[in-house]
Amino acid sequence: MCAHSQMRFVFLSSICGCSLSEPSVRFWPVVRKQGMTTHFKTSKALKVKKEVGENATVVSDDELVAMSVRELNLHLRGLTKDDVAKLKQRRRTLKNRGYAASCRIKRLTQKEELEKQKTELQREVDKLARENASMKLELDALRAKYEALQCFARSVTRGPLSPGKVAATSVITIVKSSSRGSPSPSPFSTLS
Amino acid sequence: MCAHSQMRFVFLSSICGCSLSEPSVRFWPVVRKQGMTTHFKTSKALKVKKEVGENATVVSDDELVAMSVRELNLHLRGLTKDDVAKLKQRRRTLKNRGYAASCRIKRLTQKEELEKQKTELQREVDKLARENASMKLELDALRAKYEALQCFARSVTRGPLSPGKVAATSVITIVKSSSRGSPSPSPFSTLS
DNA sequence: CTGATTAGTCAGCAA
DNA sequence: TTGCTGACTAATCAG
Repeated sequence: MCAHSQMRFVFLSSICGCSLSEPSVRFWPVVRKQGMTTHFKTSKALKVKKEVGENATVVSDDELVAMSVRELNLHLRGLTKDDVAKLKQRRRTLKNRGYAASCRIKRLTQKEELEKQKTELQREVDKLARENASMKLELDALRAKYEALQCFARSVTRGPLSPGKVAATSVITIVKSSSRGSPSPSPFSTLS
Repeated sequence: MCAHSQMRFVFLSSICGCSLSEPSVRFWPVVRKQGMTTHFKTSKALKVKKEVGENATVVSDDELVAMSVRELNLHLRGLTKDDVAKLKQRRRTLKNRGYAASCRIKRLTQKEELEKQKTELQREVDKLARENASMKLELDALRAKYEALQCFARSVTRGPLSPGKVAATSVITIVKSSSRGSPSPSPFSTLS
């Protein structure tokens, strides 16, 4: 939407205004080769009525592109078939200039969009990777605790049994708890 | 790298070969307006020696762009200052044509590159998210098992202990694991 | 016809 | 001088 609303300098080239008014000072500081009688951006520009019926109106580029087809036809009154064609061509060319501009802007926008999405994804990857790592640590820690507790449970449970050769791990647990809140689950659940 | 190595049709425009030989049939099927006496891609093209010393050589576009400056100078023997300038300009223009093409290719390539990286990152995000989810499940399961075991251990342990009125539940586990790995760095950890 | 897109041309910058 | 890129034109295509 919108686009090609760039302010441009306005040149009134031929009296008839049918020849293309020199791309001249385009976007910004770009200056073309030919010297030119600088009329600066007269946004609401001058119209010059011709004396009788040969040429009619001089229209600025900005006006010309903005003009509807019906408006354009009004300005076509009493022009040579040739001039009509030329004016229409000028209009088309000016329009094209705008299309080209929006095309470039679009291209740029899409590229920036892609880059934004990329960094966004990268951020997400980092976040997930961090979560992942910390969870991995948590998991390992919990596993260790679980194993320790399991050993303890075993040693307590089989109390009378095998006094001999409990190898490595010993666990001392001091429980200081009340009764409440205890879900009192099945005293034994899947061990190992 | 490389770039502008597109096969192009070759036209021999003026005898002098100084005027630009009509962008004409460019890349592929793009045909311009003017009818033309089609000389097809004569990759190694014809040279035409001029009779005396006015014009010298006709060079194809492909040759002209490929030519080194020194080679070019050879072809400049006995040409008008004006023709020399024109020929050089033609060369420059042809070069520019190539530059423009590589510029476009580069733009396209970079865009594709960005898109590739994007899908790559997306893939990674998905993978990490999956890992994350499964680890979360594992963690929850382990936690449940751990708590169950803990309850069990408590019930076994506190047999003789006071069933009285201690408010909160606290468990202190002291693990003294010998030997390897020591997965539990903190000798004691507080549980809920 | 309108709008978008492509290849070619040119200006101007940078190396 | 060479290579690159922005802006512009003309051609062409889709709607």
